[in-house]
Amino acid sequence: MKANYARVLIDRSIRRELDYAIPESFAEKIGIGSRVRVPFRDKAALATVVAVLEESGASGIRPIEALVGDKPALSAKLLELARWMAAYYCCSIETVMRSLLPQVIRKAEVGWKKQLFVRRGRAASAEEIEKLRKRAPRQAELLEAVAQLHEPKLAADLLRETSLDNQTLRALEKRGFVELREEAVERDPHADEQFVPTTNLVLNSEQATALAAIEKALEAPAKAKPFLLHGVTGSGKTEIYLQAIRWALNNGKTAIVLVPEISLTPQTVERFKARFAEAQDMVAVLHSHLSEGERHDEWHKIQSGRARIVVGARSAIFAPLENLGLIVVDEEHETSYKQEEAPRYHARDVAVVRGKLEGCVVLLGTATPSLESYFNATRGKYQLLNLTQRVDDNQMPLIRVVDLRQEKRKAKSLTIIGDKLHTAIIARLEKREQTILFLNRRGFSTSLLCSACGEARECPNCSVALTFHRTASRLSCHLCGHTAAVPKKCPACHEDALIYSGFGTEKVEAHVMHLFPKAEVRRMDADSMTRKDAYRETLRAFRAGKIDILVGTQMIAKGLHFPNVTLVGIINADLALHLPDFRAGERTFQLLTQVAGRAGRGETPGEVFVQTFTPFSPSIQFARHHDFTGYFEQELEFRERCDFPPFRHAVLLTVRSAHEGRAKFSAETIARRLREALPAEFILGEPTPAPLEKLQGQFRFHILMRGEAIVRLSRLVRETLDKLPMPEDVIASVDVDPYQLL
DNA sequence: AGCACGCCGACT
DNA sequence: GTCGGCGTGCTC
Repeated sequence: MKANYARVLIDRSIRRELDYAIPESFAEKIGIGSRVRVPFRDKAALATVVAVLEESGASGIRPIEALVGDKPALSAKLLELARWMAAYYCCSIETVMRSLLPQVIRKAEVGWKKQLFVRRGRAASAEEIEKLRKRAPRQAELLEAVAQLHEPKLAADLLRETSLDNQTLRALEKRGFVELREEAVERDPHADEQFVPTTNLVLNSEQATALAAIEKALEAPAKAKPFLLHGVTGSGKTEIYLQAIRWALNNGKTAIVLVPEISLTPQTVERFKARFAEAQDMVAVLHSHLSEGERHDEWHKIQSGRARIVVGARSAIFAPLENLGLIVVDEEHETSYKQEEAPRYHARDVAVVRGKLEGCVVLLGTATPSLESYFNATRGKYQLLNLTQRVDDNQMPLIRVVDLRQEKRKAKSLTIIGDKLHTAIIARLEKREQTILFLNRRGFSTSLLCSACGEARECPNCSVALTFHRTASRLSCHLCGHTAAVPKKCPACHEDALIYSGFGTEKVEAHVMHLFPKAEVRRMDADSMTRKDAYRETLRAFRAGKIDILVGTQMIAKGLHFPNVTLVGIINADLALHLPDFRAGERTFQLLTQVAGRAGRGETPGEVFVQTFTPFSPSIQFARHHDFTGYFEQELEFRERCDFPPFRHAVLLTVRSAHEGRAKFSAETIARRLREALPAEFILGEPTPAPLEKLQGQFRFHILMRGEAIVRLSRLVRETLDKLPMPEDVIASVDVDPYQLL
């Protein structure tokens, strides 16, 4: 076949593929996945080649202007994955491409050798420096680093070394203190740090059995099912990943490791880099905190074949590795694998599909499998591997449930730390062991009520109460970020009768400091961790034993490994349980198990206190006995009875508008059309106001659909929406396999 | 996504 | 008679 024409996908969303003529000059180099510049209307546009043709039926064909990069940016398999995603997740392929090719790669026209360099700008006067120190300390810090430069330096390196961000740099540029310039660069291979190589750890028998099964699959990946590695907290899953990756590498294959964004800490990365330290560029890292330059570098390191292992968050599943042998999804139950904007994909599910397309082994690991994965394992779609023992024979923590109803009767006021937890903390302080207190809610008081008229201070943009933050001394909305001053009198009835109710981490911290004045208490949540290195710094202090009690939110629930933590207190286990969401129970179970898993990772066994008003709820009781199977069985029964996932897929259609009436009307119209379009095998719900009816100033209505043949349902929904144009101020979005039903 | 084409109300 | 409203349709 002669490569005369290329069918391309323009980066803009034009919902059509167009044909262009391939000029002789680069006919040899063009192929599926190549990036090209094409004339589009009166301008040039960037596009991706999706097919090479001998003939084209189109009229008015124009030639491709230029080839961007000398190697296709994407393999045929990744393109196939993109097509599957568009069909499954009910979105255009262009939308998928936006996630598949990083922004830097899409816009980079030619020069992947061009890098941003920093050099000194005009000298800052002493006055200016003083002013900067006061008003913009981060800029001052960066300026100090820049002042020491004698020659231009790579911006990405400078920012990495100072742990500062691009914004800060740009601000300095605006003030003229630094000059930024794109320059061609020869990468310095010694710029990266050196890692001390580590070797395989000895596996216990369960680990060895699991690894043997994985290695067997790696030998014959074509017929291997994805693995679900269910290992209790502290059972040594990461070591299995490392050894499986080593196997893949030794056999000329490559590997992707997905981790939740939150656990993509330097420690995690270091563990992989150290194990595979034999070559400088062996491990590439992709996550959202990379600067554009860094992301660009890492991506090309992968595309050029230098990097053979990719460790990254969600979008790393699209890493352009060739000869893929293994995909690991760590903490597969994590909700952060689900992208909450289009394309609304779930990286774990995309991983399974990519594994199938590439013919490679997929390994899903977790201490608390998602119901979907567990279900797939019981149905034989995944192969289950169990690790029931902690490494070094560490004991699972002892979980005690504290009935807050009784505590409340004893003490007249609201209980934050019950008697039993109080006693346990004292014991830890005496033994110089550490305590983690977990509460899934930021702020000081959760609402500011008027005792005269009963009004709570609500967010003007969202249908939630504002939270009082004492440090900032303001009310704030956790959904849209709106903040307001604290009123002295009730704005509704003008009575001086405002009372604070409910509590968050800020109040827990204050309360604990009051109870244990001699203890070193630190809080770790989104409010106290605004500085970029605060997180790392706090963890370092905690590890060094400089903190006795760590109070925190979700942030401290994930993957932290501190041997000296022997007590975990869950201040209120009910918070996640009563959300109007069918996954509330599952989330609670996972959260309790994960948080409890932070205790007793050293030689001393851990103890966990779970404070709750509903001590007999299944999520709490099963978590207490570390009874995963029991929990899954009863939860599955509930899901089956209600036709919920994993028995049926859910598709959530959200219609939103700043205008309540128009949102409602559009939702009703869409629902009517869907009723006509969907066959009886699909369950179609009524349009209802979303549980969070108003969010960021928009009124939202939901239509929930359920069914098994998701690709068919997606297509029908897409067709229905396409035939029904929305008014400009109304937006309809579709979420397949949604995680957030709020 | 943009941008042009085209068909109906308030101005010179 | 003209300017301009934004509904509809096309882009190789």
